[in-house]
Parts: sequence; structure tokens; C-alpha cells
Amino acid sequence: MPVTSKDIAEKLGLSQPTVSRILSGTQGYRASTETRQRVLEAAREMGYRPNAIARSLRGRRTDIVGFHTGYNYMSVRDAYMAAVLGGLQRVCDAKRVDILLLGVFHGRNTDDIYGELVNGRIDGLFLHTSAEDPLVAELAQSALPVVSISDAIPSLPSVVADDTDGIRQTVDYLWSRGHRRIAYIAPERHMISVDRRVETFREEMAKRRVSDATVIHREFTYGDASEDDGNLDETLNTLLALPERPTAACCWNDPCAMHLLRSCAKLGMRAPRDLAVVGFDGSLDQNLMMQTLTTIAVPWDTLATRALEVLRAQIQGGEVPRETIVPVTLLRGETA
Amino acid sequence: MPVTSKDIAEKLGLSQPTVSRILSGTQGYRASTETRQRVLEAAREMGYRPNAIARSLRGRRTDIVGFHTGYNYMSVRDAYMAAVLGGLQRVCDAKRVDILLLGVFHGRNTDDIYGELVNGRIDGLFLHTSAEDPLVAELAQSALPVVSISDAIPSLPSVVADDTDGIRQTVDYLWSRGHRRIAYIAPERHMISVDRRVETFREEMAKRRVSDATVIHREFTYGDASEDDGNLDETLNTLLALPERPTAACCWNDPCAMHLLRSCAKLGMRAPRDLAVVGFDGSLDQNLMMQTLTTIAVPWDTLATRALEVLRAQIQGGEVPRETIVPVTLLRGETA
DNA sequence: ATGAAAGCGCTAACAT
DNA sequence: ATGTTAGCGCTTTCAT
Repeated sequence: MPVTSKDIAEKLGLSQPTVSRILSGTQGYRASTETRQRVLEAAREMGYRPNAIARSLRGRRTDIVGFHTGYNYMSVRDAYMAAVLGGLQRVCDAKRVDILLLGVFHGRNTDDIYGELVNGRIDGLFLHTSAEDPLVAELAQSALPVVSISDAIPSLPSVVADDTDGIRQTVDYLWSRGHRRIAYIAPERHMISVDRRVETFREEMAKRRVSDATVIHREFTYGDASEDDGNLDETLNTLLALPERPTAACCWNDPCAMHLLRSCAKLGMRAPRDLAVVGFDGSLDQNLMMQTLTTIAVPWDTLATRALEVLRAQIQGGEVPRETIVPVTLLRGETA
Repeated sequence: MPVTSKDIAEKLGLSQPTVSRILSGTQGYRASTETRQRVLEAAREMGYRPNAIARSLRGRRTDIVGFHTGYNYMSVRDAYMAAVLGGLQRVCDAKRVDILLLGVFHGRNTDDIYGELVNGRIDGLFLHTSAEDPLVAELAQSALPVVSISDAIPSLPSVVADDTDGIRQTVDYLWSRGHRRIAYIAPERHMISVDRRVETFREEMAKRRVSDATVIHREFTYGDASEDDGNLDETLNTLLALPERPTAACCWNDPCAMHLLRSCAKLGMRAPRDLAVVGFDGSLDQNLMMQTLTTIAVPWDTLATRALEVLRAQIQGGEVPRETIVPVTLLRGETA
């Protein structure tokens, strides 16, 4: 049986609140030096550990924030997820907040999942899902502080990378390196971030009098799938079959870029000689690649810092910006 | 203000326990059909959500397990950490257990950290640290159920990969491919898993009448460091300078192997032609590599399953094996 | 089948 | 400076 403040109080012939006040460091309470001494010593001796659950029930606060991803095919194993969560982990640690890694709740209905989020265990939620997720509507009218991480959700405060500027930098860079025929490779899945990237890509190309810039939409499994599904092979073939064969490919994220590079390698093509390849996110560990990837690096720690700020502001009852945009930089690697 | 069971009881003129019994599905309680109906409907209407904190205080159970890594330079961003946590996440989700990602508690003392672990928020702990971590001694004599993940800790129940068999398979494989001069690359840091690997390596080589098998100890930063620290370049040079130049290198883990491969590439060497390279863990996503890595694949989902079993057995007060060993397989890639 | 009472361990309000 | 009382929301006796 764990030792409680009551146990200490009984042992010392004090009241339980006195012990609690001393041990929890209540503001504006000055215990007599002797009492304080005795309590602290008894606590140490008896191995007292304050019960966080009781404290939370009383204080309606847990100092725990949740992390939930609605893309149930995504796990922490994905480099992308790992980058996001790694940033949050570091930042939360510094603020003495712990992260409750909520299940993906496979096979459960929205209301059930919502219930798991608002049952008092967390003070706020980092949400990573799509705007269409039915959970979003529930959360939007709920009292639970939420921040959408890394994809913008109109109805929730969001913290996202600067998609527009990232693409601008990419096109600037490729253009300056002499590329004129650039293709954009996007997923089929709908994501606001990706929409913005595609739109900016078209705009930037149009500015340079390329009105029919190539955009290819192809879904592909990424993450920890054990086999390449070959979709990037097909995408590459599509690229190569274009009347005006592109000299550069702008991929919507890093795994997509890596898959494309592998498809190139299979055909004996090498980046950037035969095709320049650029990614987005900077989620992969460059040290583990044979060829470093040119990509738009998202500062995950900064993004996490902003996200936690937005969450805490809400927890403290403040107003927060609808959308916080984090600046990105072009990371020049060996592929473009 | 959230709706409580008391609110529902008052509204319906019932007692609070009755409402609670119906809503929580108390065993062996048969409410009258009418009462049950009214309660369920009121709960739905009023948006009742049971408070998990109150339930936990009462029941001394949270259905949350903690995850703590004492290697404070390691974050979820590391592919290794991501593989471990990804497995746990999947398995815990299936068992309806959530994971509390505890901070690394940077700059806090052991007793403080220990206090964060035994404050009632978690039912058990997945621990990833070294046997020398001072926290281990505290946990060993604590009532908190703990399981050491992926590195054996003598004083705690551990779930680990079969290091011995992994190395046996590796040497078997390399030998069968004609390699006779094989070097093992280990970290300087002390880890029981690595000791076992090195020991087995020496034994396997000795069995084949190679009594002075080469083992090189070199630390290197891995994970999300932004720059290669060059230690593998140096390691490679050491290998190449050996009187009997090895034809194969057995790396203690996958990132080490990848770093070595990069160092090779810098010198224009290619695996397996100029040097066969084998890793250990299978923590990296093969889809994202230009060349797939030959490695010992640890079945992370299985390891996670065993780990959760061991933890739950302890939580339920049962005895558990001191060490659970998970079988591994050689994954034949393109590097050896 | 339901209600009354108790208590999980803590903090806060009020009284002394 | 300390004690008394109350209550966070729930589950578990025990009584009816």
C-alpha cells in the first residue's frame, strides 16, 4: 500500500491538510520550521509519493496532453510521425507535460473515440488527422483544447509548415538551376497542405509562363510497408512518357521522393543527372541515406513549440490564432 | 461543466449509484428495463462521459502504461525508438491500453524521476535504458510492474531479441557466401545485448578456427544528428588498414551499418562487392533506402506483444519470466 | 432492483 | 500556523 499524506499526518499527530500543504508547496503557507522539518523527514522516511490521480481529480488538470492520429494506417514507425512526435516529446518534456499516446482505436466508432478523449485524462489534444475525419466536427464544438498538427483544419486551431513558401523556394531553386520542365507529384488523398502546395506550384510555374505545369496524382503506401507497391515505378514511367520529359520532380513529401529515387535507380537513372528530385518535410534522417535528399526542411522543434503554446493558451482559457505558420527552409542535398 | 452521473440521477430522481451501475455495466446487476432505458437515454441526451480520473482513483487502475527511455539523447525520432514504440502502440491499442510517453526528465534527479513513475498515473512501465541507470535499482525494489524492452536488465523482467541466434545466423550466412575475414563493429557504450552479440561472434568465428576475430569498438552518434560525425569513416579506415583486410562487416545495429555504407560510398566502394555489410534490428524502412540492407530482423510486433503480456501478468499479480527471448530472422538485402 | 453511506487521496475554504 | 470540513466523480459495500 502506498503511503498517503494521511498516513504521515497520523504518524506525526498533525492534520492531513497540514501535511499536504507542506508537501505540495501551497502558495502563501508558512509552516513552522519544526513542523516542516518533521513532515519532510517523515515523508522521506516513509517513501511518500503524492498521488497524481487524486490531485488531478481535485484540480481538474493532469498535465498530460494527448496525441491522436486519425490516419490509422500511420504509426509512430513512420518517419514523418516520428519527426512530429519527436519534436513534441522534446518540447513537452521541457514544460513538464507528458504525452498520452492515444490508440488509433481501431474498429471503434467516432463517439467512442471522442469519449476516450474527453474523459478527463488529458488537458488538451494534439490532433493529426484529415479535415474530413468525423471526429473533427465533435472536437470543434467540444470544450477540449485541441490543436491540429501539421495539416490545416479550418474548424480547429492549426499549426502548420509554410507550404506556400516551401514550394516557392523549391521552384525558385530548380528554375535557377536551369530546370524548365518540372513535374509535381501529389497523393490522391485530399489534404489541405497538399492542395496548397499544388496550387502554389501551378502559380509559380505560371508566373514563369509555364501554364500547363505537370501535376501527377498517385497514391502510394509508405511508412513501414514491407514492400514497395510499385506505384512510383508507374509514376516514373508516366513522367518519362510525357511529350516533354521533365528534368525535375517535386515530390509532395520525403518518402515519396525516396520511392521515386529507387524507381529511378532500377532504370539505371541517377539524381540529379537524369532527374532532379526534391522532397518536402525533412522527416528522414539524412545520415541514413546513401544520397542526401534535397528537401524543404520543416523545423519540427519549432512547430512543436508553437503547437504546445497554442494548446496551453487554450488550456488557460485564452484566445488563440486560427492558424500558425512555421517558416521552412530549403535543405540542399545531393538529389537536386 | 461536464455532466456527471449525479446530474443524471438528480434529473431522473434515481440514486447516483444506480446510474453508475447501469452506465458502467456493473457485473451481476440487472436494472429494470425501464430504468435502464431512461438512464441510457438521459446519458446520451445530456452528453454524459464517464470521468476516467475518478474511476482510476477509486479503482487504482488507469489502463495506461508508461514508456520511459533513460537514454536521454534518444528520441522517438530515432528509427530504433520508433520501431519499438510503433510495435507497442499497435499492440496496446488492440488491448485498449494507452501509452503515456514519459519525459526524459532532462536535468532531474533519479528520485524525482522515480516519483513521476510511481504517482499512480500508470499501471506499469515499459523501460528502455541501460542496466547501469540508477533508476533501475529503484524500480527493481518498487511495486510498480516494469518490463525492460529490448536490452536485458538482470534485475528486471526483460523482453529481448535473440542476440545469440541473430549473430549465429549472420556468421553462418556470411561464411556460406565465402567470407572468411569478418569484422564486428560494436559501440563503446556497454549494453548487455551487444556483449552477447560480440561474444557469440567470437565463438562462432572460433568454431570455424578463426581465433582472433576482429572486433572494433567505436562510438558514433546516430539518430537525428544533423551531421555524420565521421567516426564510421575512421572505422572503415581502420578496417582497410588491417593486415588481413576483412571482406565483410557485421554492424551492431542498422544505423551503424548505414553509416558504414556511406563511408564506403565516399571511397567509391560498393557493397557487397568491396565489402559486405550486415546490420541488426531491422529498424529502418527498407523502402526508403537506395540499397536494401541485409540485417537481422527483430519482429517488433511480437516483441511488443510479449512485453505487454509480461507487464499485464505483473499487473494482475502473477509471476513472470526473468527474460523472454524473441526469435529473429535474417533478412537478406542487397548489401551482403 | 434500488438506495444510503463510505471512501479512493488530494486541495481549497473557512474557522480558530 | 494549524485543524475542520467539504468535495472532486466514481465504485463498492451494505441495507432495504
